[in-house]
Amino acid sequence: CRYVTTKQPIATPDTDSGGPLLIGNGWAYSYTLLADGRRQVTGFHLPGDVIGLSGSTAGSDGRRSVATASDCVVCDLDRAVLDHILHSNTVLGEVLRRQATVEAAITEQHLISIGRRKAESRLAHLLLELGARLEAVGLADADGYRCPVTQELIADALGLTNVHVNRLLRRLRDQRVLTFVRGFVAFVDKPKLIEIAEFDPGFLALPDLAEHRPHGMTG
Amino acid sequence: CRYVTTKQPIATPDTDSGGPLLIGNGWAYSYTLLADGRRQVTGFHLPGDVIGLSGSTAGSDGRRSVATASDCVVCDLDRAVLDHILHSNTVLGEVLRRQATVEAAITEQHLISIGRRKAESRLAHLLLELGARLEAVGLADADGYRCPVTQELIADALGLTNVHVNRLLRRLRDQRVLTFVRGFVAFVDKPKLIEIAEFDPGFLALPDLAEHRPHGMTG
DNA sequence: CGGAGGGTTGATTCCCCTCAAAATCAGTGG
DNA sequence: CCACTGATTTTGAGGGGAATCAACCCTCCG
Repeated sequence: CRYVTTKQPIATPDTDSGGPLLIGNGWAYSYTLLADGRRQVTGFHLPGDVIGLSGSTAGSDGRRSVATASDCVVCDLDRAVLDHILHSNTVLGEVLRRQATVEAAITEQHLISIGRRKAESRLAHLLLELGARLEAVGLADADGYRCPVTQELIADALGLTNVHVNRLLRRLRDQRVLTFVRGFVAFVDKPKLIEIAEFDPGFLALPDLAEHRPHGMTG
Repeated sequence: CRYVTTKQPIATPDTDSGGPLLIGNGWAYSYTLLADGRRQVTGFHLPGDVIGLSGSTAGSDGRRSVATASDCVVCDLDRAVLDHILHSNTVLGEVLRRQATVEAAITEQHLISIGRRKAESRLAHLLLELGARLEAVGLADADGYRCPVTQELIADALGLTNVHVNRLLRRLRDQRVLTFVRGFVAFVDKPKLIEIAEFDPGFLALPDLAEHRPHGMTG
């Protein structure tokens, strides 16, 4: 485990071993840079998340990087050990496999957001999603959460500019729906926000795994 | 195995068993509908692809559907058997695990495209990607391929409108870069197209898996 | 106090959407 | 073979959402 300060790279295509990482504390994010400097953030990593569950952390294209968005505790995991656990029939293996599926679900929703939702809806969706994920690990309540990311980072996740994100946040604030000040998200009118986001609160719940949930592991 | 004609659903949230499917022949695509009818195509499935490798074919949000884009041969697979193979140490298991990783890579590139690339670049990238995937299974050569999708389907994959896709195709045709007529893509100036797309031909190659291969291929 | 990173706001531009209508193509049946 | 139909492609005109460019203002911090 290492202690990494905010805004530091923790995995780059060049220096990276490509091994999986566990985020013990703090926020990180994955991104890839395009030739002209544009950046697409492909995902946020919250405490408890494992990066590089399948494949390299450097990403399949070998151009993905991971950096911290806040002070973080990061644990380097062993690929072989992780793979063994993933293939095992243990509770931990089950948890990790579920996490992999959830991650894919999040990425897919992310894709849908960017592709077909209006900017305001995308923003609302992202902030609700992060809140739901944090709630699941006890780091948020229903009213809000600490959110140590810059507006520019949000913009790069949503395929927007920081300027536009700023205007959208102001609009949401003016409409008494949400505030985002000094790294803290506060839901003012959550039903309205959910409506704006077209957010499905259950999309992280994994219905099919829930079915298998009763003690017996699938064989 | 079933024979399905074009433009038919093969998996919907309602009727679907959620089990994995193998595309034996033809093209299919996954999509989810938003409340107002907008559609986001999240991926194309080509011959040899397995849909729902991990998780349900209905998608984590339970609102994803799969439909055919051409006449198809579709095989319903057994989830338990598939899981067993995936966890096994067989060649088939290896192939399927690799396919899962490649699928994630494709989705991520898709996300990057929609988020940060211009419309023309997105279109070029998609058509190159499909070509590369088809080449890998011997269904395309370097000059072009049969592409049985409507411009509207492409638009829904790229987060654009069919009208705009049409204009982009015309522009690419006028620039002598690419033609797309009557379901056939023909590369006229592939280097130019790759440049427009900012396409990385190696992004489907899986560098970390390549390491395990006898003759080392550089990434 | 001064510098830096991030936030806020305004003016202007343009890429892509919306709406609308032809034109072309693919079937189908007479 | 040709009329008829629906789906897809093509083209046009106009509008709007987000980008771009460019300030200025915070707040933190050494």
